[in-house]
Amino acid sequence: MPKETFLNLAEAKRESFLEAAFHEFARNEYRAASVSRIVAKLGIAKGSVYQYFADKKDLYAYLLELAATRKQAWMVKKQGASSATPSFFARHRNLILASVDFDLRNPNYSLLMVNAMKESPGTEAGLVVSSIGHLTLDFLRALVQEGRSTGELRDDIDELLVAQLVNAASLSVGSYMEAKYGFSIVERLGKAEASLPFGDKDLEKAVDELVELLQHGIRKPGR
Amino acid sequence: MPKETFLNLAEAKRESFLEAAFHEFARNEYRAASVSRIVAKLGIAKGSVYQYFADKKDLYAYLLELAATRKQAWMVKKQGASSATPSFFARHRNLILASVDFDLRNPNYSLLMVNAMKESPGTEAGLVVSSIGHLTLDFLRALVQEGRSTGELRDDIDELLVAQLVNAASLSVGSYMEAKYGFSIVERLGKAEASLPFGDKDLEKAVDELVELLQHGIRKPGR
Amino acid sequence: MPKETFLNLAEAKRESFLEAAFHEFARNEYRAASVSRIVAKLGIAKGSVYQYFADKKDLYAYLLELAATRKQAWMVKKQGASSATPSFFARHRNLILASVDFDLRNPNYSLLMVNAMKESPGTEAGLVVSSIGHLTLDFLRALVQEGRSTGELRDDIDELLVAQLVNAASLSVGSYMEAKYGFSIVERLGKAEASLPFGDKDLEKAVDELVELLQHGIRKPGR
Amino acid sequence: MPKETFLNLAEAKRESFLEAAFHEFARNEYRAASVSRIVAKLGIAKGSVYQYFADKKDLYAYLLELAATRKQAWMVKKQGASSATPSFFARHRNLILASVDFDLRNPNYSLLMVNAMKESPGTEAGLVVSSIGHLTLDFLRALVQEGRSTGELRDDIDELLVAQLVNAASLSVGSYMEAKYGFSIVERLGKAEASLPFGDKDLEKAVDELVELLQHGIRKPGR
DNA sequence: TATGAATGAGTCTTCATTCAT
DNA sequence: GATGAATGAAGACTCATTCAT
Repeated sequence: MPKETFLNLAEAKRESFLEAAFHEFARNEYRAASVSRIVAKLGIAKGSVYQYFADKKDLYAYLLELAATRKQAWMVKKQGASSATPSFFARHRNLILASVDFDLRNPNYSLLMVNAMKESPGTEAGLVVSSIGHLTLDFLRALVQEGRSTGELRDDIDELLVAQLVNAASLSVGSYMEAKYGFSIVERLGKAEASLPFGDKDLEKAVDELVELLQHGIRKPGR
Repeated sequence: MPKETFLNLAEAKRESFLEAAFHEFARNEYRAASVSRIVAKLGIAKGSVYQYFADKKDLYAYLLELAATRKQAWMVKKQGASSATPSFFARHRNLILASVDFDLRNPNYSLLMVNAMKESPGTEAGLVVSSIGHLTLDFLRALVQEGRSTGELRDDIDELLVAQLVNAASLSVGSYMEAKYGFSIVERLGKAEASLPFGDKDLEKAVDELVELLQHGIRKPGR
Repeated sequence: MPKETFLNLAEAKRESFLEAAFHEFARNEYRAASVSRIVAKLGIAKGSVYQYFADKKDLYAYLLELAATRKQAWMVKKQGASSATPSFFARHRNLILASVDFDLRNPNYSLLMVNAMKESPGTEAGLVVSSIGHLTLDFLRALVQEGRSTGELRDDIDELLVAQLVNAASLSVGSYMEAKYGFSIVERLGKAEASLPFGDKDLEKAVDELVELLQHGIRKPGR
Repeated sequence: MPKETFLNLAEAKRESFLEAAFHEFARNEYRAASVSRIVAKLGIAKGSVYQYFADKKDLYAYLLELAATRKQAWMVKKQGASSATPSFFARHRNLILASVDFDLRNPNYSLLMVNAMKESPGTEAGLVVSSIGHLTLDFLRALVQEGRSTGELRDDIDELLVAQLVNAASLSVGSYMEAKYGFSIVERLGKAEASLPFGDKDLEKAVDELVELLQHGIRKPGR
């Protein structure tokens, strides 16, 4: 929903604007985020923002949409890599992996969305977010339905509940890695591209274990 | 940390003050919450707030503490009801049940804490919160350790990951009920004591199913 | 101008109140001085102040009057000591000495008055002060007149100007001692009765030199 | 230290802003001076002040600097007029004259500085001022040193004390003129450019007499 | 198209003063 | 005579938004 003015901007300028905006909204929730700080950082006039976007909310909505779009693109690309349609669990594993990977690599985007989720529904910002909110869940729900129809997933439990659990599980990987390797995504924001304190293999292992837990449960077998 | 002045207040007045304050901080995160709105709603002088509390942060901290304390008291009471120390899963079920039950019955408290968890670390409000943050997870971790030592839980997966999953699962019940019964906890805030669109039995059923999923996994058995 | 209530107070209570009040007004000019801080320090109710005095201004005026009275009493006592009526210069020397001595020994009082002198005329506080303002000058003027009539002082220069100079000279001794001995009266306030970094003899010497300068001028003789 | 915004302002607007600000800070010491009053008088928005200056302190510091700079420029100009380097006393006379003249003609500036000197050290405003504080005295001290080395000034008295006396003497001219001609600098502030109740000659005469007193003392000669 | 000064509602906070108990 | 909760005006400051240039 940016104005034409913004889309006509030279790409370099447009991108540097977006970068500064993401920076601001990733670190501060909607109310606390400051348009003034964005323009100060960029050294442009305050009025410009309002020639690019209708208002703060409009800018915020665009950033959210952009983050979502870019993440989706990344997911599709990663998914495409895993050619044939494997089992539900294999696909789910890859989904989680791709998602967490993206978030860890793009803290500006993921923190923006985390902040977004927090926006109290009903507030200006919350309204913008709520639509995006159910997208993921709907997608997972469809995936679960498919898993059921192929007989991979148990069908004695409400499918919605399964989807919620699967969703919650995915979201917990990030905090798990933070806790396990003792770092903070938020704090990494300030630093210039500090590398993650673990390798790809470590992340894969965590995801595999999580999928294993989801598959077979946390109860010790044989009891 | 309220001042004497507040504690000396007539109970009715004190409670109505707290109610208004909870109302405000449940709907708005720290920065967005407005002291002015609280006093306007109560019809008292702005100065009064500062005779009760040192400042906005002080008030916020007190509300957090109060919500935590009251929830804890509720949990203890519910736990006490389930006499002997049963299996890990039974205890976990009861925990989730009590917790979700409290949150649904006291949206003011639970939303305050949800908002609190969101406070960006490093901000004024975030500092107040951070201490409370890891309490739940630490508690669950201890519970998981115990479950392992009694042989109920599998011990081939990182205990921290198990705790994270268990935690994430608990948190998902609320949204599950919202989605399933098509209502919104936040929106119920405004209304005077609207009853929940489901009975105790429904909630218990959901929790039981969730625990079942956690125990045995989502995979269809016999495959 | 305190109310009866204050005068009826037990002496100990009355004095401790005054001490706290002096403390506050010596360190802060009228506007910045805080009634709240006084009562907080004393641990009494805020309302009490308004049963002792009509308002802040009334309290302030009383403190000023008290400080002036007490200084005057001290001056009289010191003057009385120097029995017979000596020369103008001897008397002037003793006046300065007694005055500076009092100020250095009673920073609470003298700083109150210094603060008072600063109050912009026309303001609430300024009005209270202005009357006191001319007292000293009038006194000096009379002294100068006497010195002239006895033939001690030159009478070719406007008597008012002489009085002004004499007054200005007296006032400069304090800052001179501060600069020379590298200390600050204001800062001494906080410390518990720290002794002055110079002896009585040093102060007398300074005053003697000043009087000598006033008498014979700063020009090198014989030129 | 004003922001660009202020410097870019149309001169008329900038000057009227400064006038209002000087007006306010000349009549009220830092704490009592009110930004709100300034904008009310100017009929501009409160926010504007904060687009011109970082905060109240910043504005205050700028006013101080401006007053000091303008006075200094005036002094230099006046000093330049008195060609060759004459005797200490001639130079001192001219200094006093220029200084008092400036102060009487620019009460807004001089009262601001008088107010500034009063700021309690240690307070926000005091810190801003303290640096400027000793400048005059240091300057006079150097002057005195020079007078001694040329043999004009007596060297049997502490040079610092002489400087203090000289300083105190200069400062007393203003009040002398006020008392003698029965007017009040402060009260002239309100009125539009009211002329002084005495001529240049009168002022010169007063200064000359003062210098004479300083030179030869107040004692009647031949006794 | 870009600018950036102007706006003014809104923020938290302080404080002297009042008055019912 | 003492209390201390209530008051509300006033303070400095922030910020998204507008609009003339």
